[in-house]
Amino acid sequence: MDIREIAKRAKVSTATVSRTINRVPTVDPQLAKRVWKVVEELGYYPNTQARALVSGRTRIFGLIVSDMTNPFFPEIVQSFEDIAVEHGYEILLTSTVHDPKRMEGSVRRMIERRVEGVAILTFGMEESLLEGLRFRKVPLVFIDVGPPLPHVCNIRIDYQRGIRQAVQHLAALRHERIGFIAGPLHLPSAVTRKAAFESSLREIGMPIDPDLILQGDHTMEGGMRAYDELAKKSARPTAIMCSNDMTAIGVIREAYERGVSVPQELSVIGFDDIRLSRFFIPPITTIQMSQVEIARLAFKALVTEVERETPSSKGTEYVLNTDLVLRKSTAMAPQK
Amino acid sequence: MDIREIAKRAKVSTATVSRTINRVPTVDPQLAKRVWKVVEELGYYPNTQARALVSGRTRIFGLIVSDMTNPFFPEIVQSFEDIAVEHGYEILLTSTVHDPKRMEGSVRRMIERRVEGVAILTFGMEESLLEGLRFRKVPLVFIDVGPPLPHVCNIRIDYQRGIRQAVQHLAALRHERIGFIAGPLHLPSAVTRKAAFESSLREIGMPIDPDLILQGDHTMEGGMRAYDELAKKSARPTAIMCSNDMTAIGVIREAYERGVSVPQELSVIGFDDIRLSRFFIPPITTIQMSQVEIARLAFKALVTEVERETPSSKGTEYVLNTDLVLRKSTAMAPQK
DNA sequence: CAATACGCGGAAAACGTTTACCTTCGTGGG
DNA sequence: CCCACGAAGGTAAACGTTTTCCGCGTATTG
Repeated sequence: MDIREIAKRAKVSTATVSRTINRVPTVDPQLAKRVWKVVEELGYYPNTQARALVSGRTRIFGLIVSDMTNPFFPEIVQSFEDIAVEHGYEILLTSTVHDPKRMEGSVRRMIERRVEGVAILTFGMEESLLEGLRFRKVPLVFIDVGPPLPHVCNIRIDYQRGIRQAVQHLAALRHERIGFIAGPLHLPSAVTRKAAFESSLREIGMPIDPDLILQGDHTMEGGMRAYDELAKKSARPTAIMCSNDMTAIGVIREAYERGVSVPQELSVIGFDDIRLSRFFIPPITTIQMSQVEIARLAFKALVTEVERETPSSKGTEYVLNTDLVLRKSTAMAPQK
Repeated sequence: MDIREIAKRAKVSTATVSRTINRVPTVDPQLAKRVWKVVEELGYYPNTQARALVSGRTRIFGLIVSDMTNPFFPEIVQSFEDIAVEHGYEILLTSTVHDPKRMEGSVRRMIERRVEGVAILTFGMEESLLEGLRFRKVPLVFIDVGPPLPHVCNIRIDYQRGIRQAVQHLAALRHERIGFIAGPLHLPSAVTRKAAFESSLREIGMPIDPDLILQGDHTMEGGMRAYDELAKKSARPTAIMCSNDMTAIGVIREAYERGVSVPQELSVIGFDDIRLSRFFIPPITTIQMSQVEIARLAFKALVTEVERETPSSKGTEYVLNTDLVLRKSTAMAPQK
């Protein structure tokens, strides 16, 4: 069942059917009605492949995330999908699971399907792998780590703001030994978060103790290992900030295992504000970075870039705020 | 840059280029080499739309889930994606968020993109919406609720097995008042789980107290509400089984809120074995239903159906086991 | 040595749309 | 009253592949 079948039955040309379906205003309402009737009757759905082939527009955006099973991402994906569907776009989702091999496959598939833009939501990325996309002038949007290149947009995240709030919150609660569990330091965003932590300490005149700064890997297991490490030290921290919520969950989990109660004996702050952090025990004080907002910005960036007729020389820069949200995993530092 | 460009530069016909790329064995190795060289040099990637158009095979499977932000699903999606990619398929992911409107949109988009099969991983579904797919003879695979129709496969889940184990586990721990928080009872799978619970009680001669059987909605909030309800009763249960892990998390969360400690004062058992249940506090005893296995079965069902040359009259039935996995959220019933 | 068979590569049709261009018809102005 | 112009629908080319059908050349067999 194709457009010709419709044309025949409605006694018009395929051109008219096409125009009707695409709501070209010049087609006579009478005719249009006749066409629509046949379309409904036969349950005709246009073939997207054929459409894309001739029009050159696939209406597909690629979405690359690092790990679907990290709850941070599904929330973004969901929002992105919502917006995309609303605008008549489809999404091609791939997850890299931190594997360059898979990453390469992702990119290849995106190119083969002729996506019109790609949002790279993984924090950090083998840049060379994107050559193929850049070469074909596919608009890209990065979260946080976009190199300043044409057709490449960037959503910059103001980590400093939320992290400063968190540090000051802890300081106000009389914490003097604050630990920090960073993300994998080959990720630029992890580096930035760590730097923001250090500069926030400095700002209020607190010493930076390198012994209390560890590297995690943005997973629960990483958080558990890191706390294990910190607990062994002679001078334990009374508060720990984490580079993401999963790490914080791991820390709390390990503390529980060791009989250290949160927040009475240990304050913990996460980062991301995934939904779960509201429901964990105890509910986790964390730094919010709105997933809905990220999705919205990413989509907007791509659409803007796609619809721009005069090719821009530089990608646009977007900014996203972060804010501390207080829950139950922080409290006054224990008395010495 | 298209296949003709390659043909010209390699001084062969487009047919030969096509054959080379598709690894048709009859093409001379010498020629093939020449073609590949040009392909590499120019970074040529075949256009999937054109391919699909002429070959009639899109190599896309649709995946309909109810809610990406329920951690149960991303794990399935991830596995499904892995397998799909491995077999050269792409996946078109949509989530219905329990909204018939969105569901309808999903189906429409699947048909327009000409997916070769659809896995419906939402527990329960407006059957009428699938007419369009069935009409076009698109193979479908359901989890647990597939109607016995041609081209429709079904992954039946043996709830009974895991639930019986769980009930017997609780009985052995001397629990006499066991609560059950069901899923939304308009979902067939929720009904089945509840029925399995009841028949397991009956099997060991325990009374079924309708007062202890509540309806949740497979979310944390639902679990919290349900526990709130149960806690008000004069004769509280000493153990609660939940229709999924998120509900169990809600229950534990609410118990914590009320100062009821799990598992000392209350045993809780979940269902699904999402990754998180291993890391919650306390780690949750739950009934495992392997997400990897679900994904694998679903994919296998679709591929089998697609590749079958003689159209089958009936869809195949697959079976998935469930098993209790013991963690820390269950313990001996408190002394009266 | 001739005739048949077979392997391999090329020409061209086909897939289902969109769209540039053309035709036709009606209308308004000179 | 005739001509020109605009609106609206039709014809056909084009999109980038795969695949069928054919022809050519070489090898094999009688």
